[in-house]
Amino acid sequence: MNYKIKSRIWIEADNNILLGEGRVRLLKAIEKTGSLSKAAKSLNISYKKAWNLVDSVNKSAKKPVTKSNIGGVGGGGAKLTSYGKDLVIFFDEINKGCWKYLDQELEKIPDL
Amino acid sequence: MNYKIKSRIWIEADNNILLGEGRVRLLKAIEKTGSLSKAAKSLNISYKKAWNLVDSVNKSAKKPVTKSNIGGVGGGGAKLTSYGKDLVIFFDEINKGCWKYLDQELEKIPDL
DNA sequence: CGTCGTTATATCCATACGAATATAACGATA
DNA sequence: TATCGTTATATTCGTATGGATATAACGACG
Repeated sequence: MNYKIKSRIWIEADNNILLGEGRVRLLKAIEKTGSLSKAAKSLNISYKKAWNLVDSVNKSAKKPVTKSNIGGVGGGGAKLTSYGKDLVIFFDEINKGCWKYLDQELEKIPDL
Repeated sequence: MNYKIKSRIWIEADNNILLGEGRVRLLKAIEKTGSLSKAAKSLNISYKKAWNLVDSVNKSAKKPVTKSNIGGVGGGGAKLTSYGKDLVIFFDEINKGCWKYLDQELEKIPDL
């Protein structure tokens, strides 16, 4: 029986969630696919859920995180702003650092 | 608009959760009140939920975390084993350290 | 100007989760 | 042996969350 320590981190702006693991995963998928609907499909979540998440992210952020186009060739699409890309990078770094810290701490407990 | 970073950590044993924030809160309440039902009341959770949590903790742990007595004067009660007390202390320390780490990291982001 | 695939939005429904409730078993004590 | 408050357990019910579905608006392009 091997114990693992896990975590979820998120950033809040007065009770609204700005970023969490799911939101960052979605932002990455948008960056990769260039479309919210394709991003949702690739993550196996409903378009509705994806749309709500992105909407919430943008409402919580000081500057736009995504930029979307409706209509046009291909129907439109969505992509990250450079601010959005920075947020993803920051979040990932903090998250990885957190995992590392926690693993170190768990090691210190001898007789768990 | 002030951003805060939050976290939840938990310890798993092959897909079963051993400890999380809620479980630790409950264990502390058991320690304080000497009874599972009183602990549940003090935390405003149902007895059922509390019982399920404690049951899950004990099933995931290598050694008993709580010790309960049925019947007798006062009807019985529950308390932590010394192993259980140790777990609570370990968890709290790691959790506090995690918060500290995350707050430090968030500070480093200048233009969030 | 018709086509196309996307964004944006509303509505309905199933499912899971917790709250509430009920009750049996228990054992120290008076 | 009757009492008491607790542990342990099952069952029912309401609600909230997400999934599925439908549809309007949009704009670049052939």
